[in-house]
Amino acid sequence: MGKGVSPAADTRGRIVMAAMELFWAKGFNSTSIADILSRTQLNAGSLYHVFPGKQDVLIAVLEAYRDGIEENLLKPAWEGVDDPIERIFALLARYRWMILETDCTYGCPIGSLALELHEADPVVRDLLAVNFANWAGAIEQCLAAAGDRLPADTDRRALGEFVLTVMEGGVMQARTHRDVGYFDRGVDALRTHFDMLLARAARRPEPVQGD
Amino acid sequence: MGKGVSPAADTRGRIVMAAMELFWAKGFNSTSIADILSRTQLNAGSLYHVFPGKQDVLIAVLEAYRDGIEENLLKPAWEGVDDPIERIFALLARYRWMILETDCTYGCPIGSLALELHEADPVVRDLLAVNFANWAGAIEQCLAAAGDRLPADTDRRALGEFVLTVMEGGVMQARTHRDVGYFDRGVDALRTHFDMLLARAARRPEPVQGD
DNA sequence: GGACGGATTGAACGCTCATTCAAGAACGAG
DNA sequence: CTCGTTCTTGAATGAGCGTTCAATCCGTCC
Repeated sequence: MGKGVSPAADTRGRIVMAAMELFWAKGFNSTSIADILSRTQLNAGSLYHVFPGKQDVLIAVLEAYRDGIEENLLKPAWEGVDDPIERIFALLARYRWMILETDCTYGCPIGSLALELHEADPVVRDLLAVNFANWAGAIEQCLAAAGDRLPADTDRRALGEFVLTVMEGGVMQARTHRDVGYFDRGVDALRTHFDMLLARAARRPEPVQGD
Repeated sequence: MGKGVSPAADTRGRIVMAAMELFWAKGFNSTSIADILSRTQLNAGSLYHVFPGKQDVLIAVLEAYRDGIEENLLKPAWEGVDDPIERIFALLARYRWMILETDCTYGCPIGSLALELHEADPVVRDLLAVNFANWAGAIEQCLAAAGDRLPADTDRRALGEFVLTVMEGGVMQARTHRDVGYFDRGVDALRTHFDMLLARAARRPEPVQGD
């Protein structure tokens, strides 16, 4: 055993990691196979030995995002944050950090790909949708954990999607204007939204039967 | 006089119109010059007689969006709608209609281009930013017209940007899932947001001095 | 009618890209 | 060592792209 990875599996991993970074930085269409090869120090044949074509690299990348959301995104963002509502904003803060770290060129990798690949084939589109759904689902779980701090009639699934909507829209504007302020103001508005919801729930606590 | 357009101006107009549709439907990079030529029934030389290169076609398209927002977007959307808050939702309804009309493949043309053109040159980026700013500015004017129906401390500029954020994020999710529901639920959440703001303002009308 | 310049034609060019493949290296099993 | 399989090499291929340009057309004014 030891490092019991077949050479092909290692090659595959290196390609996926390089492609993740490149697709994120340059987009799918603007990333050439040659880009991936030069970054991984591989030759065309090795890549095509592992993947049938470029699109299959994309699929592997989207699967990696799907399978790594817990470990690579949520866990680090929620380190030391226990309050479920604050976890939502901690996740958004992590995106803010990424925007700053990349001089406002950051875009959510999934969001960028989703808009770039208009006529994507069904496999790709499903993977994009699953990634979105998992993200919104993570928020939904936070909202569920918030219990009756939210109004009882709150659609937690829809509110989770709304958080994703605000994140994607904010990232998009921040990047276009090259100014985090646009992201910040979106998050502020979302905070106001939550404050108003929490205040409403506090005002009329649990609508008991016969309220 | 009569149809006093020089041939070049006519050619230019046809190219811009065709490019508008193609960039919207296929994106900038995926639209070839040949696509534009076949749709306009022109030859390469005619296009390059009017435009130095492909990027200049993009610039002309973005200028057309910028100059036509009032006539082509706001005026039709606001036909017969006078209430400033309802105008906001009338505009969103128009986007919903476009989503449906295109079987959920619609993406806001500006938003799509903004995400596709990561490393756009400054001229292009500025035009994208101006288009966003004008859109948000139109909403801001609605909010200003709403006067004290909104809480006095409401940042109307930021709220205008927030509406744009929700629109773009909603369009993106609706398209990825091929389901308008995602857009609708975002608009619903925004409606809730406005309802809560309006209710708050109604509860404490104008915070008079010494409140 | 003649001449001039704006406008058009469409083949050709050079480049990048995804993909292929024959040849060979590496490695484990017997 | 030897066979067989897996994996790698890297040049070649062919399609598609944005762009160029010499030749040609055509409307206008003298």
